[in-house]
Amino acid sequence: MPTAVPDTRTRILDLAEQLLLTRGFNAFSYQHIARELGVKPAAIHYHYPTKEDLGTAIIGRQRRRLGKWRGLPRLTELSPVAQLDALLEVYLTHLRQEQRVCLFGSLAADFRTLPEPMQRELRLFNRELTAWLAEVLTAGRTAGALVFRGEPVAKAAQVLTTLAGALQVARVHDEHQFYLIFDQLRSELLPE
Amino acid sequence: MPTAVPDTRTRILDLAEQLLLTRGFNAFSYQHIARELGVKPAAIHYHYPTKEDLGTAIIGRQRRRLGKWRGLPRLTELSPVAQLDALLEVYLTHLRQEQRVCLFGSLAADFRTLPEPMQRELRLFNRELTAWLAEVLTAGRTAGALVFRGEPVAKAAQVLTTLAGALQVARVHDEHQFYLIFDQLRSELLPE
DNA sequence: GTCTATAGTTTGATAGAC
DNA sequence: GTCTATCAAACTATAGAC
Repeated sequence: MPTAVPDTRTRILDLAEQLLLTRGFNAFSYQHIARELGVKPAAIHYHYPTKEDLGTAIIGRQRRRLGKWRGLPRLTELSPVAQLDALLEVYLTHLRQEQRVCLFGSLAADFRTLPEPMQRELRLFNRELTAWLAEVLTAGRTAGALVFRGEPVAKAAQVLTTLAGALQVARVHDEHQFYLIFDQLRSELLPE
Repeated sequence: MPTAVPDTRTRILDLAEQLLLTRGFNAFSYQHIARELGVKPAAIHYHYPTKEDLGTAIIGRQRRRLGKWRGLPRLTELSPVAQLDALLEVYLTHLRQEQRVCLFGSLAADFRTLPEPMQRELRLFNRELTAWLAEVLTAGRTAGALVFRGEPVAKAAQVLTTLAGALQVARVHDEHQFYLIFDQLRSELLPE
């Protein structure tokens, strides 16, 4: 593991991620990043040779983040409801940051135009996230703290899909529409 | 009302809509349409001067379709549950047509890069659809045929969001994932 | 090791041919 | 009225300067 990541590499990745989540993969270019960094577009290619490399790196980093996050004692020690709320907090944070959608919601519509490595990485990311949520839902239902019908995996997929969609709705309309869906979702999971 | 729409105009609109729903707005070009029609890209500009015009026309047509559909006696005479199923059938049709997402799900991620007329038209489309579904849900709950918590408008927004998201999930993973979410959603709306 | 000059495509759009 | 030749700008990417 490198002790000191070259700062420019990380700055590029941060900017690219921001652009991806606010504009979409096919609507940002190396020029956008270069201008912000005060550098020529070609300079970006030194750090990330192709846009495919850049896109794959963004998803890969989020996958690694998710992997670490899942394992944090500060998270795993929480009750299932609190773990669910920790997840919901992530989506609220996205909403507050210039109406970002989530990674999945940003890439799904353009999916068929994405390079294959990006497709593969996104599938893995979503699968891992769904699996984690399914575990939380299972534990929550067993403890009587969460209520829902059917299989935990199906419910997990539904919840994540709704959250991704809710961020998209917020972008098209406004925050209020997001909270409407968000509160509806949460209230249905908690016992009356 | 024109009795005979010039065929080329409609063919262009059909192709553009297909491309929009399968690739996304920023990932299709006049060249895609022109090649399919056996004509030069510039020819498209005669019928739709700018891409903004073309995009707005696609959404406008779907709005008009929705307006007519809502008013069809064959639909309005149905029970609320049957009306809901008629809506769900639309999403199933999208799924079967080369993994198309719905109009909203296609444009939401790219929303901030869209010309304003397209943004306005999409907001109207989504508002009208949500209002209609809210009415159906209200009638269904009154009749005891549908069950859900909270306000019908909130539930309507949640349902549409989930459906839009489910089509995106199908694209990233497969049909099975769509049906998982779809069945979960439907079963939660029907009395046990 | 890091960046710039530059190339080769593709884009959306205009002017003008038929 | 319909389409083509052509353009200017933006795109991703390579080769080479410092």
